[in-house]
Amino acid sequence: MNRRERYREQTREEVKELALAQLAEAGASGLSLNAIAKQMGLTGPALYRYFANRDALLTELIGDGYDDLARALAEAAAADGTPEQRFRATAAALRGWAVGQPHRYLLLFGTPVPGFAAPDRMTEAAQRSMRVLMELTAALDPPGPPRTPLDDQIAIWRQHMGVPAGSPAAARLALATWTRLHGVLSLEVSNQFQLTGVDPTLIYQAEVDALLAG
Amino acid sequence: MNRRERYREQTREEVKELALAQLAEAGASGLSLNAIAKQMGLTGPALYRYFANRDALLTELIGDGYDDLARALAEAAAADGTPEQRFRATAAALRGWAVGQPHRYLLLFGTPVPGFAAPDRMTEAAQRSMRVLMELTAALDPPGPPRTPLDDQIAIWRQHMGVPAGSPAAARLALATWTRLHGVLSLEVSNQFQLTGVDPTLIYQAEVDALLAG
DNA sequence: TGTACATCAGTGAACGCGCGTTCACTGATGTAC
DNA sequence: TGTACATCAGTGAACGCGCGTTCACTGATGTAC
Repeated sequence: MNRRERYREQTREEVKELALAQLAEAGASGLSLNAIAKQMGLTGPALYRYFANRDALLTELIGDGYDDLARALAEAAAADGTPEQRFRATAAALRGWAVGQPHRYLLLFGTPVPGFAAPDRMTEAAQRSMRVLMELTAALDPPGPPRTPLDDQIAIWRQHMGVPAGSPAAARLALATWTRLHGVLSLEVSNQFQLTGVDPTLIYQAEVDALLAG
Repeated sequence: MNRRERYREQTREEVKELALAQLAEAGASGLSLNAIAKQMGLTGPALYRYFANRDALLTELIGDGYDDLARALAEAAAADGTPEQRFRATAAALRGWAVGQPHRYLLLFGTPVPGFAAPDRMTEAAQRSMRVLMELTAALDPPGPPRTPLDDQIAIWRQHMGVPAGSPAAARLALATWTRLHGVLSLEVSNQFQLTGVDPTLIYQAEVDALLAG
């Protein structure tokens, strides 16, 4: 690894950091290569040595986001403890990730950036998080109500993702976990609870409890 | 009402319609007065007769959205039937509204428009929808588990909103209804289910059932 | 260790674009007598 | 019903802005002998 190559990596990282900061302030539409360059003490065209164009930078930010989230979830899920404890820890990790960097969560799961189709690499990265949830709920082994049409579809999807074990009930629970926790987080991160005076932590906790209670 | 005044109203409506169409295509950041004017066969500055500026137009779109959604929910909730039937009808109305005009749903509940604080008129309009849910769950009169800290906060909020009746359990159910259904809708409207092959209708239905099952 | 050449980082000028918004002005619509 | 004046809609020119992106060029860093 050259000095040049190290420098190059460092610069790319700095660009991404500033890009995320910009995202936090002005949303995905406020992402400006020129503005980032100015903040770094460079001129605009210089950044084209590091990213092909604005879209490439945005794509990389999103990809990094999925990777980082999946990593955080997998880490929490892999900790010691009963399945329930690991489930709770993973739910907490999800909230921590989302609330700690709301703009990033919104970049992945908020309003889609117009004219921006996710390439395969991303859908793969997104599924990695889902797989963590599926393995967790399989470990919980929830009681199984009768099979529904929804279960059939979920089963196909699960097979497609290559998740090994787990009952239909477990898969259903994983899906509910995702949609319910996202429901709370999405509203929290968009400040929709602010004027209600209700603490999002408690709402989130209540949903986690409800999921485990079946 | 003059011919002039009628014309004025018509023009304002046409501007708003085109603005919504533009929102659907390019997101909130793609809203351009000049582009709208061009589509109407006018020059840019002409629109300043109808809206003070771009922000004023956006504000009005959001306000209209809250109004329209609250109207749709209230209408469904006011239909004949048992409380459960009315609850189901209202949930269906919510989904119909969201899925029928995703950009509008995202405008209200998606990534917040940066630098855009909701004025009082809007928070009031937003609460109207929540009040409909609260009255519905009060009618359902769900069984009440022991009181939690969350219930205390919800109670304060409910009082603040001026919702008359309902147990803590009912209020809790209303909140869960909102966050869970939003969770599914938010993901559906952002096309996050697309590559799973799972039908969002069934997921939504399962959540409605779960809410009613307590 | 030194020299010759290739590679890469960054600059500055330039292009074309669309945006929001203001302003003085023309022509049409409404109102008062 | 007709005339005089006020109000309003829309135009076209203009301002300043920041954006993404290209291109030819300079100077520094690396590589091969």
